[in-house]
Amino acid sequence: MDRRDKLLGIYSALLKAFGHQGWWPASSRFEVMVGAILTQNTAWTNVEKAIANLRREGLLNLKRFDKISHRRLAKLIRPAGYFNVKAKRLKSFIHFLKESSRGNLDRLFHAPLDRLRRRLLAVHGVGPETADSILLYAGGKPIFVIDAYTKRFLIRHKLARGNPSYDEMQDLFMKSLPRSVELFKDYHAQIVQLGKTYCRKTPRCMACPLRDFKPQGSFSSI
DNA sequence: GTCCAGGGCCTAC
DNA sequence: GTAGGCCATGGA
Repeated sequence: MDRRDKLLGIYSALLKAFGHQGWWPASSRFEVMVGAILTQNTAWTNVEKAIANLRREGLLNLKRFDKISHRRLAKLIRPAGYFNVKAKRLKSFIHFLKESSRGNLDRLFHAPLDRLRRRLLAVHGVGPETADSILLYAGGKPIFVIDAYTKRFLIRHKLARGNPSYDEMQDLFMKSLPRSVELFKDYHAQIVQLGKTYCRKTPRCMACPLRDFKPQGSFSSI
């Protein structure tokens, strides 16, 4: 079984077990981008509380978000943790949106993928995972998101070993899978669901939808 | 009380 | 280029 078949087989098994995940859970592209920064190293349940605060205050749009003070923003996003760090990062991101496209998201995402990714990575507080989450889930760009769940998944299923870099892991998916935005979106969401449900505390659980994919087969080097 | 969550920045070496 | 410290809340 080559890597493409194994990855597609795993996706098929996850989809059957969990159903479509419908990611990203947000009502606008702006909310996706705010959520992508708020969820850095943070449980999504805590991000939801912060998003709810911002929504209640009518701040989930660029114009109103831009006017809020650091102090008030930090207070509203407090449940998401690292609130001082994230308030600063959100402000930097809003500044980027204004400077790059005057807040016009259609114009922002009209840019070529590689160029836009480089510009996002230049924003303070936007690293590879956050940039790719924004590109895929807000921009509808075909790029695969790598996170801590994905890294554990790849190592556990012998698709990677050692300490693979972000780019290596991303290449592994993108060079093997069809270039489909919907597949990339749902595959990442399925991996997170798998990690939350089975693979963190009970890696050998016989109810795991991937039990038939475990250690069998040869190692696929990156 | 301890551990961890849908990271990224900064500094030291 | 990479290892380690730092940022912080809330649920298990």
